[in-house]
Amino acid sequence: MSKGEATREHILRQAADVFNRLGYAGASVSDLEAATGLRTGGIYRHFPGGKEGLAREAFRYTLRVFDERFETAALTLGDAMARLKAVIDVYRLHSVEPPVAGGCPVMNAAIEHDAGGSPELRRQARRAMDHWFGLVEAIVAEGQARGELRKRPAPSVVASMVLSTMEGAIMLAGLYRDATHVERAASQLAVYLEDTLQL
Amino acid sequence: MSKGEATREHILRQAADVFNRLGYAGASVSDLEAATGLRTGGIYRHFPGGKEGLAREAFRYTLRVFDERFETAALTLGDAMARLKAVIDVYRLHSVEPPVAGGCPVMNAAIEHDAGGSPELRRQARRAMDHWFGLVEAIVAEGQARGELRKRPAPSVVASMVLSTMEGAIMLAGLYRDATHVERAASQLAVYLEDTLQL
Amino acid sequence: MSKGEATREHILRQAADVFNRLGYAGASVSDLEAATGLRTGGIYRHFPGGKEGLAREAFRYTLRVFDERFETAALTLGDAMARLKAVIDVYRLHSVEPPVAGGCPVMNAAIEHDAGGSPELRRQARRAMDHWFGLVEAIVAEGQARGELRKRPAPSVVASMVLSTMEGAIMLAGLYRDATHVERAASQLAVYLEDTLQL
Amino acid sequence: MSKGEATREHILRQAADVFNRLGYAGASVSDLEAATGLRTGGIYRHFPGGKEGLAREAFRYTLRVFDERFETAALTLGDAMARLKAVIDVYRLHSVEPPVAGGCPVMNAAIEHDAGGSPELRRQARRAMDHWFGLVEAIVAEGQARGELRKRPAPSVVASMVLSTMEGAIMLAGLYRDATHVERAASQLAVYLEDTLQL
DNA sequence: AATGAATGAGAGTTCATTCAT
DNA sequence: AATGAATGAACTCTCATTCAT
Repeated sequence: MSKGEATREHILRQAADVFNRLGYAGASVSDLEAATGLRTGGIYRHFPGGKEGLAREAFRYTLRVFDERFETAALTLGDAMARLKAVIDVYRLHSVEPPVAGGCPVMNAAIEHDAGGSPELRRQARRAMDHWFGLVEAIVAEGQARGELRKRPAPSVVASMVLSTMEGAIMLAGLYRDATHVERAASQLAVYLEDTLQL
Repeated sequence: MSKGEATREHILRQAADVFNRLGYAGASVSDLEAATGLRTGGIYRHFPGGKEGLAREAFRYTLRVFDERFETAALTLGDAMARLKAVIDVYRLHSVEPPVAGGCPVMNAAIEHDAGGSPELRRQARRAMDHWFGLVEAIVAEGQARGELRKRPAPSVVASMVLSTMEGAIMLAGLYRDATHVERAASQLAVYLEDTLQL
Repeated sequence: MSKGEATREHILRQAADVFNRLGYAGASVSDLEAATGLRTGGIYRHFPGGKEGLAREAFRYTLRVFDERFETAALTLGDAMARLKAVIDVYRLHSVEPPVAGGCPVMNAAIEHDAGGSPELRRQARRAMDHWFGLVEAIVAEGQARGELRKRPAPSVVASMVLSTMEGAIMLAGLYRDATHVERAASQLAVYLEDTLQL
Repeated sequence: MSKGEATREHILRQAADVFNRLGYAGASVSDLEAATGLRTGGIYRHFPGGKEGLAREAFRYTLRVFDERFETAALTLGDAMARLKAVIDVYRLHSVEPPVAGGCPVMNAAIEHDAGGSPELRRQARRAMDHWFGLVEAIVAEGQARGELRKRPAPSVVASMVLSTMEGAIMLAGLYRDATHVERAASQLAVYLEDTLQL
């Protein structure tokens, strides 16, 4: 990796952190300067798209980390129920060992770019959530197809429930700076899944 | 109501909307000018505390509306289960007839003021969530005391579950601009409550 | 005096004080509101010329008070030397019992309206100083004509010296909030006058 | 000197002039833009302390120039009387060749920051005057110790007299835009010093 | 006679961005 | 490859003034 590439990577990593903590609008270019140890000129050389372009790439970078965790969970050995619980555990893990500080990037983007903000980042957030949604749906559908789970409710319904609950729990944990909410939601969500989907 | 009071009320209402849609930092004073039809001077006359002061009052105003809906639900006639479902219905109603556009103000504040932002607004958001949390806990505790509900899980655990799920659902609905997620979460949450708490 | 006239007088008196303390630019209309107990509308009714017009009249008002003290001194019984000392005493009195707080209005105006500021106020300040200058010159000229004082130096030279010294002393007293400087200057100026003009 | 240092120096010089002419409150940032040929951003880059910080440095800069003149005078060859006259000459020179336009910076600050204004600038002004005062006192004290001057009056009294007279004269010269007043005050002050202190 | 309501201009400041070096 | 210098637009806020009541 050349020096330039290394610097680019460095900027990206720091920016991912800064943007997820402070938000796209909340993070100033001088925050990025402070975090990277570079001056604006240096940053712009590697990211000609400016703050917006860097934010896009940094967001993608952040999502990649989250995606990996989700995918690993979705590919866990075991039956569908075990894999659903592994997905829940991704959120539990997030609340104690977040790969990037500042909460769930998708939720952050969903909130920040709801009305104002960058449509592109909104789109990216949606795509990421689509992906996670698809993973959960697939686990349920597969479980149902294999006869491991009851046929009802529909996979999409379960996915909505799982992601809603855990995303909301992450938010509450952030608001109160107290991971207990995630633990409670995780345990009750497991109860729900067992009561509802277990044969 | 004097003209001044009417104007103040008008500003407050518009500001509540603008701040909830664009966020505290995202909303500029000129957004407020556009929304109110007043010039800065006119706004500052009624809110000498400036943007920060206005945001505080607007936030309080918004929360009042939400609080009323929650309290009405919590005081619904019927047993504990009926009242829990009424609370869920507050979220369902919100997703189709939001009293203020821009999603749940508490979640918005929780996200925006997580790292940066105004500590005061963060505090207000926490207080509001405390209140809602307390309402749900009280319904469960009362239901358990009256023998309408099973003794387990603890009221606080149920409250975490209910609020996490519905808050998360509101976020998803906002992200996808699709209230379906709220409907799904609401229905599954009802299933959960019945399976878990119904005697 | 009608109510209107009384109010006008009241505004003028308060404004004279406020302007002399805070300066023309430094005094805001809300300072005037606070001092007068009136709202802008009330002030503008009596002074359609606005802040500038009011400042002009207030300045004139202030100068009238100072003029009276100087004129009384200049008309003191006794010979020329006694009357010169009476003029000096006007400054000494000013430093302990200022008729208007905030230092010498002419010096204030001279400083504030040197480059920026109102040309009109500058003109008024000059006129006032002309007047005081004339009074001192007249005393000296008369004393010389009557044979009470030496023929040299010329009256205008003495006037420059007297006014320079005492104005400067007032400034130093203000800077240090210590009237000692006025006392010292007054005593040494008296020494100068006796050494120079006494036959 | 790097380009940045040169620009900083340039800003400082222009700001010293602008502030001394228009006063701290009277000078707007756009006056500084006009004087420096830079836009606000450029100015703030070199003076992060903003208007206040720049004013402080500019004031210090101005005072340095004045201090140098005074110190040179105080160190003039010759006896005490010659050195006192050299101090007076500083004022005479100022009235015809001011190093910074707009009159004596200390007097300006004393007037402007008497009631409102910046306490820090007031403090700086006092310190500068302390310095000048000390110089005059020292000359007199030394002259008296060496037997070049009469023992009376006390050095501090002479210093008050000298500085009062010359500061006042500068003010009158500014008010009338006529240096004659300074010449007159200077000549009469010399007369006073000779009559009073010469053995 | 005086207030309450509102405006428009301008204040000081920050920030994303560009470009010469 | 990166910095230092500078810009222009936008920001929040204050102030003198006007006018309907």
